[in-house]
Amino acid sequence: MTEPATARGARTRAALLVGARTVFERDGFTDARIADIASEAGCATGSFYTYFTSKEEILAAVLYDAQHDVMRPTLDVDAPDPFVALAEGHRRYFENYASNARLMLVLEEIAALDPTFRDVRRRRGEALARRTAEVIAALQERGVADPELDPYPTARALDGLVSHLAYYAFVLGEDMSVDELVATTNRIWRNALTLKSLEAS
Amino acid sequence: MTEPATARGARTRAALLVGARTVFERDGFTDARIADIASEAGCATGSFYTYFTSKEEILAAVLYDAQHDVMRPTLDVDAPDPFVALAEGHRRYFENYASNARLMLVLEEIAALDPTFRDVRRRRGEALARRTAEVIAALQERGVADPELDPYPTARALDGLVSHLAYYAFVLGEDMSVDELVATTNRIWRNALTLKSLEAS
Amino acid sequence: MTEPATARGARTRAALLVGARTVFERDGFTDARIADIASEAGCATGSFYTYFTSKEEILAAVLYDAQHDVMRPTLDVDAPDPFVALAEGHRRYFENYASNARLMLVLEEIAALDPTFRDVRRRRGEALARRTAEVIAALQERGVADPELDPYPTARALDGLVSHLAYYAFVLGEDMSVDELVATTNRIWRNALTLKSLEAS
Amino acid sequence: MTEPATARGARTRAALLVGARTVFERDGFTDARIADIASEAGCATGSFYTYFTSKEEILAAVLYDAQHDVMRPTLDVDAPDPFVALAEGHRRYFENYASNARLMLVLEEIAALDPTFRDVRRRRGEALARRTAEVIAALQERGVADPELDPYPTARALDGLVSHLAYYAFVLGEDMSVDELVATTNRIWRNALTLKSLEAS
DNA sequence: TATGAATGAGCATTCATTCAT
DNA sequence: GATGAATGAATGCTCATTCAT
Repeated sequence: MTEPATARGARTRAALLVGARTVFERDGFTDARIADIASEAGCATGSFYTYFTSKEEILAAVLYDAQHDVMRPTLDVDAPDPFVALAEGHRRYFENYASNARLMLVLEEIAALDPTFRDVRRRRGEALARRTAEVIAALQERGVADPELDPYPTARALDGLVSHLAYYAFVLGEDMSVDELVATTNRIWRNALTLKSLEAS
Repeated sequence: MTEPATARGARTRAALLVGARTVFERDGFTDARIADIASEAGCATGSFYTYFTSKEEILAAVLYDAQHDVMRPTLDVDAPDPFVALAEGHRRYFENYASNARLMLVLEEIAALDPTFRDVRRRRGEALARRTAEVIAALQERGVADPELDPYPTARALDGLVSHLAYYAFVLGEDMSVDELVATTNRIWRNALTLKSLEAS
Repeated sequence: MTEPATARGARTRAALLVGARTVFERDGFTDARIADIASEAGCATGSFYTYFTSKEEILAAVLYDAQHDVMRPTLDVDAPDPFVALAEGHRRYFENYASNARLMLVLEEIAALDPTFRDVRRRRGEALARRTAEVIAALQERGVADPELDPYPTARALDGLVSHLAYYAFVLGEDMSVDELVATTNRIWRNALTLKSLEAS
Repeated sequence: MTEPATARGARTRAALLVGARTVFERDGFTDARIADIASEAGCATGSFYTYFTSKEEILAAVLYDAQHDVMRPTLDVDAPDPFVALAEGHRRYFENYASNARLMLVLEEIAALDPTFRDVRRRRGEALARRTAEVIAALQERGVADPELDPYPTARALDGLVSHLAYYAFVLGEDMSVDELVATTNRIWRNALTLKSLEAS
């Protein structure tokens, strides 16, 4: 909505974002009340509407703030083992996910509730998969990856594997450490992508 | 809740289940109203409470009815290519998911909202992963699968891959056919699990 | 909205109408609160919405109930003095207006606020003027009324005169009795309509 | 409230008046918001209260500005046909009403809402009727008007006729031109007032 | 004076649940 | 069992008004 024009306004808006995060993490989206967010931020109910038009809007802002470093796959093309860089990316992702776990649950909720958020999610998934697909294609060009894999669907599947593990581990509370998650992911990505004859040699 | 004692009661209960499915698919869980479910079932609001205590309860019943054939991995141990049976399982899963897509979205929603449903989901995920892990172990024993893979975490990851693809395809509306999904899944499971030297030979 | 299906429902609906009239007369439209109407009717706030969708809707119903005998001009064609019947009609109108004065004020208010009500008012005004115009035309045919008068605009003007007097007398509280109002109205209608040469003769 | 002390203040106050008129014409009184008036005037919400204490007050000022030339009946005592001057007055009134139609609707609204405005209206109506009554009395004295008419109530009625026609024509949107309105009014005033035997002679 | 953020009372509306018939 | 009316707590949102800067 409107950006605050004064420093005081900026402070209030920031406080609302912090308060919203707290409340969303505690109560989820549906059960979060605007009044709670405002009171958590130390301001009156009405002030909420000075900066946001709806619960959806402030949630979008909260999620945006929390997801700056979500993006993942980078490939160090000249590295002897390209999977090392990928694994580092996955580690960062898992760690980030772990520290935003409650928020990730809220993201599930809003994605289930609101087609707009679902669209955002789909577009982000696509963007990520395209980047992952480029990595796969690069590996294929370098003769490292199985040339028969169709990069994009493969990317979709391998990305999904990662986020699903994160969901089970940190949202549902499966008992897996980040190390285990990274190891499992890495092993499967490596196996799934690598040209077999290569290692066999 | 109480099972209906009369045939008429059984009819009303059944009508409520059908109505609930319709309404949940149309409006989702949060936005579904008991009054709508009842009117969809052609009975009075009050009658709902004769058979169900809450929206959660009737949703559980609806989901239960819809998920009879969800379970997947069967291994034909003596088949020349064990992945054929796995692929068939995946196809069944995708097809089932496709025809229950709206309901799957409602499942996401309620899992995000309600810890009880989250627990059910976690237990189901574990049960499925245990079965998948057994398959992997069996393949390892037969010398088909990479012996270095830890069966359970691997199973978790590969299962997640499948359900994530289904979610993106049928809930978010990514443009992928069941054939593509099965092919992609099969290729990756095969690559990920297979002992490399085996094929290389 | 929905008509009540049971006798109890009919009772509640009727009580709401009575309560609404009381509240509208006391507070006007804008300042009337749904909660007050309900409590005046002796039922819970929510019950209001079982029978009406909005304040506008219940006001329309209240006004409809109050305006059954508003319609006016009847001409006794064969009477020696046709203005006697007209005067009787005006008397009824003024008396009715007097006993609904507060409600008439609310009608002004809602007509100013809501184009829909304004439309209703316009259509009613037209219908009334058409009937008055027929009376004027009949008088012209009988040679009683000035043939140069255009019946419809004249009807509009003379009708307006009546309702305006009523408004000033009963809403604004001008000090005029019904007798005076009728006398004034009658004298002016008579003068305005009558063919001069007639009486002059 | 306080008159502005500086030129800048005068400008702001003037802008608020213009903005208020715009907003009142667009939204009516109840739905007009102080914030909108201020923003329409290009100043901050708070500045409104430097010059006006309430919506009522600024509306009163807006109406005052708009109604300078509303007053009507002037009698050219020595004119051969005194109704010509009256008709000219009515024409001015209708033209003025037409160009302030939206504001006249707001006047209806506030008169319905606020007893103070109702009082003002009543007093203005009385003042006008007194002047009209003087005209009638003068005509009676000159032997032009029916001596049996009681000047004041007659004035009330004939004034009401005029304003009612204006309301129907310009607020409710009845299809009548100013010429028609003037002609109708003139004909009826003439008929209603004139001593019959006079014309008959 | 001007600003625009902050306030918070006030009200409409929804809907799960109960219960008399 | 079925009905559907009644309940009333819960909450989102508005907006006139104040006030610190």
